Order: sequence, then C-alpha cells, then structure tokens
Amino acid sequence: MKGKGKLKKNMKNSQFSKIMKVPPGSGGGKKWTTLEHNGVIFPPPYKPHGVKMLYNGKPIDLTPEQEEVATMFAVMKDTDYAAKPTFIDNFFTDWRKVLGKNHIIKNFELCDFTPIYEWHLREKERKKQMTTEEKKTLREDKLKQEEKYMWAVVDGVKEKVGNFRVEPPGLFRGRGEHPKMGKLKRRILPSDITINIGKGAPVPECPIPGESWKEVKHDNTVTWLAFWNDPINPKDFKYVFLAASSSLKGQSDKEKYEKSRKLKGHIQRIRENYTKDFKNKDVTRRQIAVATYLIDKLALRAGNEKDDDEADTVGCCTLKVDNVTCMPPNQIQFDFLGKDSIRYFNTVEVEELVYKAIEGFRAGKKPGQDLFDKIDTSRLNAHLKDLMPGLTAKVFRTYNASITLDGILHEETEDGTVLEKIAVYQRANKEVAIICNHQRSVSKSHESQMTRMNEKIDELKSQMEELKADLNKAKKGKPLGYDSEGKPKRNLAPEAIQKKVATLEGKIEKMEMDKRIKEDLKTVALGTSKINYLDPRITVAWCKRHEVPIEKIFNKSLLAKFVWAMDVDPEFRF
DNA sequence: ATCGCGACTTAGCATCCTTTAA
DNA sequence: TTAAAGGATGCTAAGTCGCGAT
Repeated sequence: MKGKGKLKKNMKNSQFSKIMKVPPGSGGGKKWTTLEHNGVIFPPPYKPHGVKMLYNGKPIDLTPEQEEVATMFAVMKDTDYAAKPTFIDNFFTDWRKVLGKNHIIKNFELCDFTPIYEWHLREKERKKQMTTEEKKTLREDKLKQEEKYMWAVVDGVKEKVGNFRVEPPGLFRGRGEHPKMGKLKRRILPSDITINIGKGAPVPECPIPGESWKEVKHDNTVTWLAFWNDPINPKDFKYVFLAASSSLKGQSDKEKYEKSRKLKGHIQRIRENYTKDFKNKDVTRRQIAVATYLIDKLALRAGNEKDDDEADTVGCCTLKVDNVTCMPPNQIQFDFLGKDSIRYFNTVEVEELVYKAIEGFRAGKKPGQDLFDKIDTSRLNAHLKDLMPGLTAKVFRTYNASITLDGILHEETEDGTVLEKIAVYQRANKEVAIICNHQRSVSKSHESQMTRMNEKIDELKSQMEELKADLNKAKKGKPLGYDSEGKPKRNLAPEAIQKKVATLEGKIEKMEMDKRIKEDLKTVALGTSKINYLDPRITVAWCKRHEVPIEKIFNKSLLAKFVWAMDVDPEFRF
C-alpha cells in the first residue's frame, strides 16, 4: 500500500545527513568518457505452426498473432501456473483482446489447447533427437549472429555486454501470488528502445528494416547501454548493462565491499547506540533502534513499501504485527514472505528490552497493521547515514555475510587435504546462505535420489556383515564357505580381510556423509551469497594461504567477475 | 517531508552443458 | 554407451536506494 495511509509519520529529521553525492574517485558521477556498442538484438518474428486448438470440441482458425498467445499458454500446461485462477484470468483477458470483440472464443472452459501442447512436445522431442553435430552447428550459427552485440568498448577497453537480447514476448511469470501473473508481455519493438552511447560513436543500426529507435542519448553519468519500458509495469524499466566481468561493475562491486568493511570500525558504537534506544521514551527512536537491531542481528532486508499490484511481501520496515509472535520469556518467531515470496521462518532469542519493545509495538494493533508504524526505509536509512557515511540497511547484509565467512575460515581451517579444506569452505558458505535466507526449491528427483542412496548404504552394510563373518571364520582358521552364487570363496588371511573391512567402512562413511550433506543442502542455495555477498578477497586470500586452487571455489564466471580481487594479500582480513 | 522516477543490485528458476555413475 | 546428476549460464523478476520535483 504505497502512498496511502503512510502520510503522517513524523520524525525529527537528521540535522546533518551529510552524504557524499558520488563515491570518491568516480569523477563527479561520470561513469565513462567514450562508449561504443552495437545496440540490442531482437527475438525472431513469430513462426506460426498452424496446429489448431479446439473450442467446444471444434478446430479453430487463428491468426498468427492469436495463435502465438494461445501457444504461450498451451506450452505451460505442466507448470503449476497453468492451474492458477489468477494466471488463467489474466491470460484469458489479454488473449481476448488479441482475438477481438466478436470472436467465437468467449469461454475459457471450452478451450482445449491439447493439440498445440502435443505439437510442442513433438518439437521438444525433435530437438532432443538432433545429433550433437547438428546442435553444434546451430549453436555456432547463433553465436555468429550475436557476436557483434556481445561486446562494447568503454574508454577504449573491450567489455562484455550483459543482456543484449531483448526479452521475447510471453506470459508474465511473477513470483508468489502475483496479481499480474499470466498477463501478456507484448513484443518489444525498436520504437520502444532508448539507446545510450558515446557522442562520437556510430549509432547502432536498427536491426529491423524500416523501423527506428525511440531515442538516442549520450548520457555518461549512467552505465546502461539501452532501456525500454517494462510492458507489464510501464513505469518500470528494463536496462541493458555491461556484464559482471566489466571493470565498471567490478569497481562498484569493490566499493560495495569496501563500504561494508568500513562498518566493522563503527559496528560497536552503532550497537551501543541502538541498545541505549531500546528503552527510549520516543516510540520512533525505539522503533528505529529495534529495526536496526533486527537488520544487524538477522540480516533482514530494509523492506520498502510495495504497491497493491505486486506480490504481498515484506522486509524489516514493512513487517506486519502478525509476522512476529512473542514467545515468553524472550523469543520472537518471525514468519513472513520476503523477496521473491521466499518464506522467512525463524525463532530467535532477543534481548529482554527488544522483546518488551516488540510487545509494545504490537499492542492494540490488528493483524495486517505495520509493526513499525512510525518508520520506513528512508527514515531508517537517513538515521543510519548519521552513524556512518554511506551506511544503509543493505550494507549490514554484506557485512554480516562477509564477516561470517572470514571468521569461520580463520577458525575452522585445519591442515589436511584440499578436499577437507573445500568442505570447510562449503560449511561456511552454507552458514552464510542460511543467515541470508537464500533458498532453492527441492529438486523433483530429490526423494528418489535419497531412496537410492539409502538402498546403496544398506547394500554396503550387508556386505560388511558378511565380511565380518568371514573375518571371524578366518581368524579361527575355518574355511569361508560359499558366496551367494554357491561358489566357494577364496580363503584370505585375516589381515587381508581386515583391510577390506577398513576400505568398506570408509566407503560407507563417505556415503552417509554425502547423504547428510545432500539432505542438509536440499533447500539451501549457496550461489547467491557467493555472487553477491561474500567479499571475494576473503576467498582468494584463504586459497592462497591454504594452497587451495582458486578454481576449486570460483567457476569461470566468478573468476571473471572477481578479477579485481585476485591480487589480494594472503593475510587480508575482511 | 513526501513522492515517484530512475538506476542499479540481488534473486530463484529454467535450460543448456559437462561430468559421473551405471 | 547411456542416463542421470550436477554445475554453469541465461533469464528476468524483485528488491534497494538516491535524487529531484513539489
């Protein structure tokens, strides 16, 4: 509920929120001096397949435009979107606009998309059946077409472009219970696109004959190469940026980590500061204190206001009273949907004064009302800025993640094999992912994989039984008897059998460990923190100190993204 | 102070590609 | 040799936060 109901939240404004307009060394907001690139590439025009869907049991002729939208829906049959009323409603409303006023198709219930769906399955199968050779040529052809769009030249340096492909039309797939799911995302045309390019550089030729760009700008205070308005949310933009490996992105990434490192020098004072305010008589001050505490302790997101036409999710400042439960004597249970509608469910012990304060904020409010009714992200960030230049809520997340990694790596790395050291890193990585609540959905095959592992372990264990029986016999000098196929077993010395037992034991242990890790990580996404929250210098320095090849931790894209961190001193501490 | 715009980072999932196990 | 698992990459949605207008 943006705007409404948030009108009169008063708060003494910070008298001195002196902020640097631009990060030092970035030259007055200027991001580049020269910029050349080739614009964007458009998806190919729609190719009609001519497969007729059924309406009321009868085949229906559709124009290519109508068929295109029908196909978008048909191919989603086996996703769970296809069964959601909101999705169907939005799709059908938008499709009917394409069908036109007097079209025979009026009732979704009478639509049968199965013929198109089956065509789609056949197409998929056909693609799968292609030989590796054919696939390779196809890939190479595509690469050739796209090559020129992949690169930009920024201040004389060739840099990769991130997303030079214009998004194809489709049905909007919002996350969670998104009110706009299923709406038609229309095709983007050159006349939708604004290009940003250096003054002297040649303007990219519009790739669709007879059409032209909406606008060409020469703005060197921004880093985008092109943008268009999001057709689903016309007030939002879709940007084309350089890739993560570019020095422009690398520089700001480094600045991000440097800022959160700076927080280390202020954190003690900040904690003392908000702890004092837990019992401040001014509610606003108390709310700021408690919100800051939660952001610091639990790495919650700031929580901006959202519109009604977005999924209903919250962050710290937008927590509702029903998202928190006070559990005596001093535990708080959090249960809310955060970014991407990922559930945050956590019970934590808090300081007594925090517990009291939260009870107080909840008092007399109905479910759905704001827990922190006197503050919002901009007030909170304004306050944080007074405590440290450039400090905002998200800095705490970066700080929390990186300091945790640094700490665990320093405490827990022991002499041992590279494999063991990597295991320590992964444990630390997992710890961070849990703090940041980075989740993934369990893979469809998880259950069956677990069953298979259990079967395997059982099998190994029964082998172990047999081996131990053999060992006993061998020790007593008895013959080992016959194996399961009735053949006589070779009589081995007890020592030899003992060795077999040890090997098998190791195998079982490893399997059980693998199983535990797999189960443990089934809902935890490690990648997000590696990409966005963990200062790569911590990792690089650790690899250097412990002689772990950096390639064991960073894949090709991370190595490219983090070039700026590679020459770090081995003794670097976050 | 408030609002809405604009630009940028962060996020999970789908798909493609490679490695590993059977 | 093949299939399954796992990792890398692509895609685009969904956040954060600064800023200028009012």
